[in-house]
Amino acid sequence: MKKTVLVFGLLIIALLILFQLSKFSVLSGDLKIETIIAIIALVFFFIGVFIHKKSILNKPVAIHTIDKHKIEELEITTREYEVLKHISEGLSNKEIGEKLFVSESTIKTHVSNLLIKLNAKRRTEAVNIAKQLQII
Amino acid sequence: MKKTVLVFGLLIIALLILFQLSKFSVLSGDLKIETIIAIIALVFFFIGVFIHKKSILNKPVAIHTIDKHKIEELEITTREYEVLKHISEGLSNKEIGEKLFVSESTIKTHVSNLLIKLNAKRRTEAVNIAKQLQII
DNA sequence: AAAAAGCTCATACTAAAGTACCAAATGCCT
DNA sequence: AGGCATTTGGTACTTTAGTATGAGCTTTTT
Repeated sequence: MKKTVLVFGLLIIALLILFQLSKFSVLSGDLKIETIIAIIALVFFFIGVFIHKKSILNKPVAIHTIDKHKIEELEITTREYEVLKHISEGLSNKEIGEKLFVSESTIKTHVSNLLIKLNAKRRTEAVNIAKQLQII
Repeated sequence: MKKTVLVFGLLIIALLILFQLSKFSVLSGDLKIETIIAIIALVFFFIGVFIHKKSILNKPVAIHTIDKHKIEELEITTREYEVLKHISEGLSNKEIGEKLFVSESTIKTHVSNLLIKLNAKRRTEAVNIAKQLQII
């Protein structure tokens, strides 16, 4: 954060200098107006790129968009989806049951249905497939 | 791709117009040179941001850097790491054994060691922890 | 050379996970 | 009201997963 402030400060100073320089140059006729504008344009273009790059790096970048349409397509119910998410968190059937206040039997039923709908043999495979389908 | 070319073309045309306008304005004294420069700067700043955004979207964006240092820190061996990756792919112990040409017993040993080193109770939890630690 | 680390594998367990059925309660739709 | 999907949960069973322990073998380290 300190770094960002520093960078911005330096940029502003540099720009002020550029402004003054350009003004002076035009008045004295040393440089054409096109040249000045080209330089300014280039500098700000790269500043734009730089700033955006920084802002990207600070964000976690959620390219992780869940495909709700796919969930419906697979006919995964609300409850099953909840179970699926808890499986991906590494919980056991018993633990999931406790979290959702239902018996382990119920979770087993949900898991079995999930495996069929996701065409998986195991819960680990189900998680893998679900991630590839971008539904979790 | 066609879209990109179109956008670029329009941008170049817009800039040429800006150039001519600025030249004329300065000569006719309608606008101050600072104003022109400010406008140019702003426009190119956003162009920079826009272009960078586009270039990011086209890339797969591999923010997925595996922390090799962490793997060593946890004292996870080469073989154990191979097993870990296969677990995350959703394979069973038997299947992993077949892939690595060793017995299921061996895989079980590796898995048990992995669970201890990753402080996990189950393979699903191990995968989850490994992903959080960015080692897979 | 001896010790340590890594990989291998086996046996004998216990504990989860998963399958196959069946069945009941609830809520929703038309 | 009757049908349908969802959720719940039970029993009984098979299959994986995971633990504990011991042991042989190879490579690296001391």
